[in-house]
This record gives sequence, C-alpha cells and structure tokens, in this order.
Amino acid sequence: MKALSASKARRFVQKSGASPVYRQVADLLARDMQHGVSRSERTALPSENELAAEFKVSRVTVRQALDELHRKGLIYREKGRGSYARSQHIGGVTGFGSFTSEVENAGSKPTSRFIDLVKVASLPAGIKIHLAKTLPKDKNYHCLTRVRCVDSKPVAYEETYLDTETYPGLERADVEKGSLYATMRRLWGYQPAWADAAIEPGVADEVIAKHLGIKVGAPVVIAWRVTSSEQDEVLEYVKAIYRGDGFVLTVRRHKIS
Amino acid sequence: MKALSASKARRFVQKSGASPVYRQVADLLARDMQHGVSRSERTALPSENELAAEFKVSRVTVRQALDELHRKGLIYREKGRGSYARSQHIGGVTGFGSFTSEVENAGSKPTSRFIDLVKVASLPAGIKIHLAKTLPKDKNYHCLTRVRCVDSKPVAYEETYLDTETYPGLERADVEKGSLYATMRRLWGYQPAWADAAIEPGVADEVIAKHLGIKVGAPVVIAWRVTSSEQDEVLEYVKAIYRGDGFVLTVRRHKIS
DNA sequence: ATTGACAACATGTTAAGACAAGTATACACG
DNA sequence: CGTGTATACTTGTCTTAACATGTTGTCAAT
Repeated sequence: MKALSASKARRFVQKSGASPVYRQVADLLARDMQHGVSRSERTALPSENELAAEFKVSRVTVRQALDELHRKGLIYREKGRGSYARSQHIGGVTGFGSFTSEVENAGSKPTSRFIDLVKVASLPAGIKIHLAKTLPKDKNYHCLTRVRCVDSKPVAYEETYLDTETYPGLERADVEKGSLYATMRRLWGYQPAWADAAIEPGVADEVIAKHLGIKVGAPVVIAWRVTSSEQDEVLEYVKAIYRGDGFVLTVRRHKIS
Repeated sequence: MKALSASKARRFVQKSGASPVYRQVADLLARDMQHGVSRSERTALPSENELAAEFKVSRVTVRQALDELHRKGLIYREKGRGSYARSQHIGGVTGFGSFTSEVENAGSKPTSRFIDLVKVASLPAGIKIHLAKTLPKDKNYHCLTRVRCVDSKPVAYEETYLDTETYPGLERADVEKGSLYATMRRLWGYQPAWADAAIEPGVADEVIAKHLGIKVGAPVVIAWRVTSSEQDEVLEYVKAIYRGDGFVLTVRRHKIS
C-alpha cells in the first residue's frame, strides 16, 4: 500500500479568496487521486493532521474536505486506520442532470435536434402515475421536443414540459440551441438541484422509430423525470425515450441506504 | 409560512449513549417533519441557535444534523434566511440496495422464489461491457437465480454472481430464504455500501416470460449492477430483468451534479 | 411616501482544543 | 516462542469562539 505524497507546504490555498478553503483542499486532493491512482491496490491518503499541517488549515477544514470526497464516493475512511482512495470508474450518461454536460463528461460531443415548441394544456399521463401524485390542476405548459444525439447519432427523444407561468417569455428565448439548463439559469435564475425519476421499458412506435432511426417495435427505455430546485420548486417535467441498442443509462456510484 | 414548534427542552438527547448526538437530533427533526408537514406550503425549521438551545448541544452539532438532513434531501437551507422542510415523497423500489428492505419501505410484502444455485466459470457478458472494464481474469462464481415478487406477483428475474473465494461455504448457507444482504453481513461481515448500475431495454425470451408470467417479446428492463463495500471490495454482480407492466424503477431524490 | 443607514437576525466558514474509540506496533513478561 | 499490554498513532464526536456574509425589518432623513 503506497501513500500519496505529503511534502510540506507544497501548494497553497488562498484563505480570503474565491471559494471556501475546504473546497480548494478537496479539489486538490481529488486531482491528486486522479493522477496518482492507477494501480488496483488501495492507496492511503495522508492523515488528517498531516493534511492540516501541509495546507496550514485546521483539522475541521480538512475533515470538511474529506467528508465531501467521501460523499462523492471518491474515498472511504476507516476509524483508527486512515482514509483511502477508491478506484475511479469512467463516466457515463446517467439520465439525470444536464444532458449536455453529462455527455461532455463522458468524452463525447452532445448535440440536440430541435423538433418543435408548442403549448399544451396538460402533462402526459405517465408523469402523474409514476412521480407526481399531487399535481396541481392542469395548467398550461410549454412542450419542448428535442432529439438528443451523441456524436451525431440519435440516442433519445425527449419532451420537456415547462410551466408557462414559471417561464414567461420562453417563446422568445433561444431554446433551439444551447443547453436548456444554462438558459434557465441565465434568464430566470433557476438551478436544477434534485431529480426524481421513474424508468420503464417500452417499444418504439412510428414517430419514435423515425426520429431515432430504429425499427418500429424495437425495445426502448422510457424515463419520466421531475426536476426541482434546491428550494423545492418544480422546474420541469420530462419524458425521455432512449433507444435500446448500445448502452443507455448508467447510474454511477450510488450510495445504498 | 408556519414554523415548527421550538418549545424549550421538550425532548432530550443522551450524550453518552448509543448513537452520536447529531444523529439523534437529525432523527428527531426528521420525525417532526414527517408529522408536521402536510400542507404544500413550505415550513421553516427553528434556527440553528434555537435548536442548539432546545437540545442543549453546540451549534456545530446542530449543523452536523442539519447537513445530514440536507444531504438526504429532506431540507434545504438558505443563507441569511433559515432552513426549510422539503415536501416528502412516497417511497418506491429504486433497484438499488436490498430488494427486501426496499419493498418493505414501499409498504408491500417482498418475497423471493428460489430457482437454483450453481457454479459458473465466468460472468455474463453484459457486466463487462457496461460496468467493469477491468475485470480480473475469469474466476469461479456462485450463480444464485431468484424470481423477486411483490405481494406474490413476480416482478423481476435476478441472477446474482458471487465470487467463490469471497464466500466460502455459501453452498451450506441458507440462501433459499431470507435476505441475501442479511446473510452476507451475518456470515462474512460484508456490508453493501455502493452500487454502480447500467440499465437497458430488452424483450422477454421464453425463460423470462415463463418466470415472470408475461408474453414472449414483451418489453422488459435489464439492469446490470455491481455492488461494493465501503472499502471498495466487490461484493456481487447482478443481472436483473424487470417486467414492464406497471411501474418498475424509481430513482428518488437524486442530487444533480 | 420613498430611500438609505443600521441593527438584528440567519447560515457559512474557520479556528483550536479536548476526549472517545478503533488500530497497529514495539516490547516486556510469561 | 507466544502473549498480552502499553503506547502512539488514526478517525469520530463535541465544545466554545469568532468572523464573514446574506436577509429582513426598523427608523430616521430626504
């Protein structure tokens, strides 16, 4: 078991600066582990006291950094022994979060083909069945339909439902290009933070088959998703249909209970 | 906006006791919110200082409790304003963690029909493709096949692959009844902590159709899962095939980025 | 009536110290 | 040689304290 280097005062964190110190420490450690962990043997981190001395911060700050890495699943900790790096896995599309950023993280090029943007008077039935037992009475929604592509190959057909009262002036926003999440943040200040999702299998009908370039009756995954802000405001309802050939959805590093 | 009660010294935490104080505080607050939040309006919690006074603990301890609730998605916090309860959603089967406990949490009765337990010399191909790029060379595995049922209705066909070196004497363990996770913990001290999963659509073949009571060619969801301990030891590889009628998998309260 | 300064709150961050409890190792004792 | 203990580590928990920073309402000046 080889230990990561703990050379003294190697790098510095800026105390009165942009981001909190504990996050700077966490980022530095995460970067170390990405470069240092190639073998399968588990690698020990310096102890909390050593890290505190190295970065010239208190142990509380070091613990905040390590707790953050632990929550992300990058390290595990053993009382009385030390903290250890977990072997890293490669990225994948999880079906949550921004399609754009996720595909970029996986190392591919995400594109979207705009289909249309219309107004509808209700949500699709599946959302209510699966996720939102207590929906408000039917309201008006923008329905944004897009085909999501990875490296120019269509992988998903996606209908996004956006409350017309929540997004005034959406028609004039340039949703045809760029990330919808980026637009939501820029124009209305909304930041997606939580997602509840339901997944079920299905088969492609004529419309889906045409858009995804697959045969009618081919297996697909239907994902229903409700995205909310940190403040518990519903930001969007999504019905996404993923094609079934090749891998589809990976749920990575999911904490059990 | 109604505030949860903050009556003084209403309940007590035991300082030198079973569980850490911050967890006792978190559990008490979680219970309060379950009972107190019925309306859709957002509910404010007492401030950190008020909670510290109420439970007679330091503010740091209160913050540890609130951070835990925040990570679980039960509350959200706003700098300068306060902490607020998030509206609770009902439970569902997530496809991760113990099937037994998850179905029980959802309020149904989980059962398993044992099919067989045999030795195989390699893992199914899908696992390698989706999740484990760097598998050790083929080893021997126990292959435990079960049909998982909710309220006596079959919902999933599941093959669990367990390393023969990791689980010596598994043949003599009573895996035909009870939770496999409970057996793993009791006999070998293993505790599942993390899961990586991949999901893809498929159609039922003859074997699957017979076991799940559906028609050949009916849509199903195939879930590949690798479960690991906190210490990064692989505990099991699972291939699960879920039937497609009715809801299947819900991924609840998933934090984005 | 509107505005601006200010005080009183809230949570976020960081420090320094203390004790508890689990782990590993050296070392004396049998 | 084996064993048990003392000791020096480690992370886990908790306290008191301080300052930073964002929010809200009061109140006086305009």
